[in-house]
Amino acid sequence: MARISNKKELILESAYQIFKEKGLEDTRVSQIVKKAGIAQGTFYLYYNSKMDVLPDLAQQIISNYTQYLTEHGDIEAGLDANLRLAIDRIFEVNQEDRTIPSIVYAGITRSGDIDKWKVIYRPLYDLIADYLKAAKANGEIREDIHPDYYSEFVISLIESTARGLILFQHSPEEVEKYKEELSSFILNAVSWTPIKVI
Amino acid sequence: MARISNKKELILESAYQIFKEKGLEDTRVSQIVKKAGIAQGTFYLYYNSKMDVLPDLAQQIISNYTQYLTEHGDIEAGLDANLRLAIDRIFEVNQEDRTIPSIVYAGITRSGDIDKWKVIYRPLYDLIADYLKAAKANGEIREDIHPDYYSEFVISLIESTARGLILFQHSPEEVEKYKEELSSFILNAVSWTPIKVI
Amino acid sequence: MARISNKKELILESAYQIFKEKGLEDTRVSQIVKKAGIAQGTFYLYYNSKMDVLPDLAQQIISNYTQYLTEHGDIEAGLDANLRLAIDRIFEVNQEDRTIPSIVYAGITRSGDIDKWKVIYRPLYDLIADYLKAAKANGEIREDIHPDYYSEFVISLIESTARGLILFQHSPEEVEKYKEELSSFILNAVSWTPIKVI
Amino acid sequence: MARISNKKELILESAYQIFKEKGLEDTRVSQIVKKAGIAQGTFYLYYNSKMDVLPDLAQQIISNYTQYLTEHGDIEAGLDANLRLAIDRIFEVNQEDRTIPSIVYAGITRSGDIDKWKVIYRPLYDLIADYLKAAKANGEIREDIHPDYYSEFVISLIESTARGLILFQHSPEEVEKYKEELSSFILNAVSWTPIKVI
DNA sequence: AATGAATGAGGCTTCATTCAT
DNA sequence: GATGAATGAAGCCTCATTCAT
Repeated sequence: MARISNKKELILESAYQIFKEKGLEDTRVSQIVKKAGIAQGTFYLYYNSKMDVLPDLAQQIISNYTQYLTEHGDIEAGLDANLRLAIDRIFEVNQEDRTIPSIVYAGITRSGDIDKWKVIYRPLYDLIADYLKAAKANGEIREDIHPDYYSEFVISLIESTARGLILFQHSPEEVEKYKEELSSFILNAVSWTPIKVI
Repeated sequence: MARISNKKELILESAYQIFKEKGLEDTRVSQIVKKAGIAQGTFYLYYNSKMDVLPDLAQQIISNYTQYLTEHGDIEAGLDANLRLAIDRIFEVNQEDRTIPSIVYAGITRSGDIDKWKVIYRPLYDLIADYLKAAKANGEIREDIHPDYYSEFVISLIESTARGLILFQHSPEEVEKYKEELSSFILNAVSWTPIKVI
Repeated sequence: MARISNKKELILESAYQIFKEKGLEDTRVSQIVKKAGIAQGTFYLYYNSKMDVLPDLAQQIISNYTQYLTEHGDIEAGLDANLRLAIDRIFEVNQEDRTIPSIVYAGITRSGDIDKWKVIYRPLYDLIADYLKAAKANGEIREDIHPDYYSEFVISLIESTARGLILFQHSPEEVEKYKEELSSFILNAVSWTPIKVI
Repeated sequence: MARISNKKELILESAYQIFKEKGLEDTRVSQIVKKAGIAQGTFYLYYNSKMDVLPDLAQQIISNYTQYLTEHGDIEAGLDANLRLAIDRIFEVNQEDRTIPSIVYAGITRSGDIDKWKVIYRPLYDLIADYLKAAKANGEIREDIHPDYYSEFVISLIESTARGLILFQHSPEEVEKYKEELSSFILNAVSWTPIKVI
């Protein structure tokens, strides 16, 4: 049973490597299959085009965020700690591979099934929403915020800021500063009272 | 004076139309030149590929935001009014043309000259920063916020939220709701005290 | 075994026909594949451009000289007879197809691998050198000539003279006269005593 | 009057530089005019195509040989000295610029007017023929040789050997050896008695 | 004579996709 | 399922050439 998706795993893995190396546009199916060590035709047994693997790849990336935060986060630790964990992780992943924003962006854009995307992001949104709800419950943040909306804003903001920093090639010091400011921006958006930037 | 890049203007205009109509990938240089009424070779006098016009197009889009807000905004009207104006405008433009996020995104990503991008976004960031500074000055918002960082967050957040709504095809009512929430999110991030969502 | 490069053979054969018919510059890959009855893309599976087939074609031509002389020549018949056979053959082949000099010339020039060319001409040079050595052995020619150098001169001279005659469009009578003179020139270059031109 | 051909000279000079640098095929008219500092259209005032300048260029090259030998040669010095001068010069020129054979070859091949070529080479052939005639007159060489044919063989042989050495990238020592052997080959072809290779 | 922006035909080449093995 | 040689549609882009100034 696990064997069935063996080739698909190979394709996914290889495609990711090539995308990372060459970029989305300059990646060829021939390169992917070469790296995967499979025949050209085999690729089409699993995907209809190179762009067709993007949704799967993006799903992995988003799922990894959720998984990481679930494993390393602690709802008891407070919103600020969990938020900082999310920021650190998303920045880190984006920093490590500059094509991730494109993969996720193109993945969403091209996916025929938009609902699929809601599903992909849902767990991550829910996780953030849970943080917000917990924070609400223990009075850490305001009662009138709407976790379902705010969680989307939080993720969007972290992702787009991380992407921008990479595009504009900021120094590590600047990146740290951005993380601080971003963290304070978000916390202030939800807090009872202003949070002072350290 | 305008005559100098007469042909370039034509290309830019036509390219935008086709991109809007067909999308980035499905646009052909042949379609652009046909619409522009120029020869195929002429295109390559000004751009190296269809993707090469994206940076110029994106510049126009971002500049238009700045121009619109400068013309219609009123620094005296208060942060909330100006912020709402920015949200409305960016949402409106994105709603009207779903390829705008892709154009801007691909435009930035592909531009060899990253500094150029900072320059393009700078006026818009500065404008938002001015709003924040004015609001700070008249006590509308907290004193400890950093307009230079926050202005970037505000723009990023509005743009990415607008894009997301389009991708996920929300209803007009939902869009309005998102605008409300987004507005409150941002205002809360900068205010002395929580702003109640109406 | 021959099946392996079945398509390659086809391309080679067709390319030669078209080159002969249209000339090097006016040959189109589309014409070659049409004649070969294969798809345009198939051509690029074996060669990178139409000029890329020239080395292979030139190799065939040179090899054919060697093969012809090996089959029809007779080392016992004396240097003059074998020399005359070479002259006749090279002139004949060049006369029959005027693009041969260009194919060979361009083929050598374009071949990235120069050593390959030494290998291609080697058998022909060796054959001529063998004639010279045999002639030396039986006292037909001088003892101090160096077959390895002279064999190259002989081939070069025959080829360039044949080419020149074609370019300058001499009459059949003139061609015969040139052959006589060329033969005497070469024989005199190696003989003990002057050979009288008949 | 000299002014008239000012632009033509520029084109010729620039074309030669680009041909030398890029090779025949990869030379563009645009590159030539750029180097010449003239407008694209001006080129076509003097030549119909880039290949159209080859005959003029080749003429210069061949004329230079004649001129050089006329200036530096001395008919009194004996055939061997003058022959050696010709060999040295032709080898030197070819060594210095590897595209010369191609220019001359393509120049001849493409020239619509073949007779023009005979005219171009004529002075050089005549010069060599004069050497041969003088050598015949003073008994240095045999009486039965035909200077008109032999002079062509001599030039052809030197040119093709020089070209071959360049193509096959021989070492300077090997080149010298070839020159020795070539000289002896030619001299033997015309002498009363064998010439010993030094 | 000189210019050089504009032209546009058409060859080149790619590369996703197929399908017989 | 796997293969990979073959396909061929189709778009890119060049670059010689023109011509109004």
